[in-house]
Amino acid sequence: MRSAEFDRSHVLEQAMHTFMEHGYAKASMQKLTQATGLHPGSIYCAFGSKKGLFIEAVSFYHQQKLQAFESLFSEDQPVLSSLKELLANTVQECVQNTCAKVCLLTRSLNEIEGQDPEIARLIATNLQQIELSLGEQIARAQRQGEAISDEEPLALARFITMGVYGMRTYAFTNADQSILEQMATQLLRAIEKH
Amino acid sequence: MRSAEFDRSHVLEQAMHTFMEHGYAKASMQKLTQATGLHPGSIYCAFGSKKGLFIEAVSFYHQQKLQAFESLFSEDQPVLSSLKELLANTVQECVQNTCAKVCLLTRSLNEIEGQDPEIARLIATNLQQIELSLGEQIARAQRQGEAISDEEPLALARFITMGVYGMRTYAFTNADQSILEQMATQLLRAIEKH
DNA sequence: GATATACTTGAATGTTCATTCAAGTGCCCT
DNA sequence: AGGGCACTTGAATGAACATTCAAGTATATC
Repeated sequence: MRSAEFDRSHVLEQAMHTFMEHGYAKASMQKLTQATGLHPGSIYCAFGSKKGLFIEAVSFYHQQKLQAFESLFSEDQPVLSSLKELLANTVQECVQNTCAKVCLLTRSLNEIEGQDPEIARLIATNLQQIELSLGEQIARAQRQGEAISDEEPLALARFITMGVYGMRTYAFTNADQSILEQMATQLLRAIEKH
Repeated sequence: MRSAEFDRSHVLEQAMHTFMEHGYAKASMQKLTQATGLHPGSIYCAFGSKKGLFIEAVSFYHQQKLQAFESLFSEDQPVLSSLKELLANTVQECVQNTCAKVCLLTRSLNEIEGQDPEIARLIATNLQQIELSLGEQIARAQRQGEAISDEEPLALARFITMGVYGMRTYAFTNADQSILEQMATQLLRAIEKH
């Protein structure tokens, strides 16, 4: 036996960046080999295909985001504070001038539409998982008597989720921080109790 | 002299559908020649390049949407009714199982990010124009004493715009009509007076 | 240290792509 | 009626693409 010479996480990190920067179609194998330092043969050995690498990169991204989400919504803090922070972080990402401004999931979902149902389903599932987690947090906020609307928690979670998707696309037309912050405020106000 | 044998509008309509169905990158010249009935030479003669055809198709789409917008917001109807109708129409588009479910502008903006600033700027300008028109209508609603928030009209317009972008991406994860309708209701409620 | 077993290498493959262009065709103006 | 011009045609072009594979190389085991 002989173990692989590359660090899989590191390779996925670089591939993820390449897909975020160029999108799926325009991230050529040449760019991917340059970014990861792997030769084509190694990528095909380790991931099967460009699509296989993409799927793993998407999952990698998803895991990162999910982890960030869960560490943000810790038990000993009001849910609404965490949610505010989540939106503030999203705004910060959107105004960056790096590939960090794009959400690999939403961007790829837009790109892939009508092309590859398998990838589309995977991304949709990933996004729904975060939406579901948010729903649980909102339910907790209601139980804890925070100043939040008493609508169905999942409906509120969907609304916030939709808002985040909208902000990300909106930021492509106008990446103005104060405008995005205002949107975040409007979104929060919409789910507050009144 | 000799006039072109094809109808430019018809060609743009078909090209538009092709780009909506496959996206910019995956709409190959072969697909475009089949859809438009034009030969490559004719396309290059009439539009210069695939990019040129895309830019005109995007403008064509934009004009259609702008026209639909302006005929929806007629003077003799409350703005809030028209807005409700606009959102209902958006929901209807999103739940279709044809290429009509995608907005060529927002989808392409997502796809093109980081690839072609010229196209990105064009699309952003188009989207901002609709946002601006919406702002004018919201200002009119306020003047006419409709039950709408007294925040800055442009801020309200941005919020609705963001909501529509968000719904379109959300629909890719879950094209459930009742869920999208609920989102539309939530969006409207957020800009109502209370 | 020898051998087997994987992993690595990167040039080669065949396909698909956007684009070009020279030949062909029909229309308009005189 | 006929000459000239612009549009049409579609095969040809070369670049870029994802993918493959045979040769090379390092490591683990004995």
